[in-house]
Amino acid sequence: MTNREIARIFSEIGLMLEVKGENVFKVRTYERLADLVLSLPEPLATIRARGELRQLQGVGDSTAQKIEQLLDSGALPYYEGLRQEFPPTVFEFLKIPGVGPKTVKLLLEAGITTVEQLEHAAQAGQLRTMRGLGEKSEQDILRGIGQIKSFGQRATLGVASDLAETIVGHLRACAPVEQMEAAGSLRRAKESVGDIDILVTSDRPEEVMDCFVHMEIVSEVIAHGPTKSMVMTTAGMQADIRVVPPESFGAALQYFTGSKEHNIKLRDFAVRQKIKLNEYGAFKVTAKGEKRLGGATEEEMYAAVGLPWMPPELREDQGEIEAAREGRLPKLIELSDIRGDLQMHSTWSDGHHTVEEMARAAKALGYAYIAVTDHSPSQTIANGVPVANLARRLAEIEAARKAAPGIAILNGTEVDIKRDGSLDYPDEVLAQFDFVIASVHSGWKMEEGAMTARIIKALENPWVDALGHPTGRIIGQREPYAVDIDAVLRAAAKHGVAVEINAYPDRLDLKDVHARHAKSLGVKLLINTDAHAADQLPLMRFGVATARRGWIEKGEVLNTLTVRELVKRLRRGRR
DNA sequence: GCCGTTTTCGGCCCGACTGTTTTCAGTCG
Repeated sequence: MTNREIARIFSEIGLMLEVKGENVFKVRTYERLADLVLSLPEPLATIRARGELRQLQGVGDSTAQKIEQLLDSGALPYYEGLRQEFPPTVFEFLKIPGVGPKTVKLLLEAGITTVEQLEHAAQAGQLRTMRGLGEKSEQDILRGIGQIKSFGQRATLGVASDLAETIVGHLRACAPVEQMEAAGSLRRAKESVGDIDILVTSDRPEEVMDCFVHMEIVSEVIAHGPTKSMVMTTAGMQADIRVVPPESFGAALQYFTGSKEHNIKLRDFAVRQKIKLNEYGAFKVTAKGEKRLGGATEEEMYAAVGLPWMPPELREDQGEIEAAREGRLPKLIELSDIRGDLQMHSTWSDGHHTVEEMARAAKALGYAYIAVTDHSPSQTIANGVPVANLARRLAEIEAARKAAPGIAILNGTEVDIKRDGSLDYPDEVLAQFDFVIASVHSGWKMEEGAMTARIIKALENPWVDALGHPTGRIIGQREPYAVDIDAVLRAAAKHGVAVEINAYPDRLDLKDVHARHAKSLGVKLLINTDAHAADQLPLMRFGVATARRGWIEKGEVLNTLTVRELVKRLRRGRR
């Protein structure tokens, strides 16, 4: 059973217990357990085999036993017992905005068990007869159902980022804003973002609100108050804005950046010091009352509880508060540390721009080098380069080196890993490149053992310098292929192969927790855009953000090196 | 159900907003 399946079961247990009206802390235990399992870099079965299940923060005797049952039999009587008590649609009810566990309980008791029935009952005005629900609740529920039908999806980091930039640009142009920042999961650079949260300071909040709700991209105004407004955008994402006083900007930014789990742990840590943290500031609680400690900046908030400021990407309750206490927060990699991009495509395969155009665009970003990594021949759909064309391609690269001086252009390839683990160019051809990154582009549905063996075999080839987009996922569209990522990373460490964090925002592959696991195994990383056009080169920032979420430091990423150092550190450079 | 710089028992983050209410419950972030 996969971690994802186990996490879903615990999450559903939490939801069902909540509807039942169980102790909220028991509910939270299961919710947190589900989050924990999702964030693990390796299968629970592996952890269990090492006998370390109980050492996971939040796993006790009861839940450890349930995990073992699931791993052994794939079934959990406790879970199945709960499922008997509810119609299968209970989870769909809870997805409706404005509908929580209490309302679900009420609905079920009234015999409403499907979303269709709920919709009909609301339209017929039958809900208002129930105690606790009124006419407004009916409208809210109908709107919530409509919202789920039309949108309901989280956006990729790239889409959310563009939308936030549009909003911020618009506000700067039409409203008297002073400080302004997008908070929430976007600021933490999560791979998917549910809504946009903008925080602003201004001495004329009403004008900011007016400007916000009248943006062209607004499709519906959900709320329009003096200091807080909410809109639905034409992109299908909700955007919220709040104006806060300058002395509370840091407090609000910290608060609305989250994550929820980070804030819970931080406040718990504060309470132990008799300090209260909220979105207005940090306060020392004494017998005489409260004394304000700060709140204008995030630094003041963390300093109030004796901690250093920490980057938003770390705020996931993955050990960052403990690390901060002990003074061992990582010094995270920055975008400005990146000196080159080692995966991109030119017109020789499926890219839109020539080698020279890509080189000039990269140079404009301040890079010292690039590798142009066109596809290998079996990628016919992507116009992979046959061996016969490689000499002419090399000639063009050499011409580009002369035409675009000041940036090193490595002659690279993104070679296909075939189903049997062999590579799509023979070794003597691979030897002629300056840089080889190997990737899987076919046979997604292979069984896990075979896929793992396939990739590891490719890593054993002495001409492979790096592994590209290691799990093949496309966020929200294609699941990662079944692969034992831990075994792959160990093989990469053994053979000295670098592993890519693909920065393309629909991929972000390795993902954050896998990057962190790679770091723990001593694997060297590359952050590459996989650009198919010059204007995609700036997507690098999403790869860097993902690396930061994985606690990655500059020294662990090879494309922070100078070209001279890089060439020595690549696998072929060490031969 | 978990956990321990108060604790093996008694806690478990904090506040705003909304709607349905006569003082609060439910939901959300």
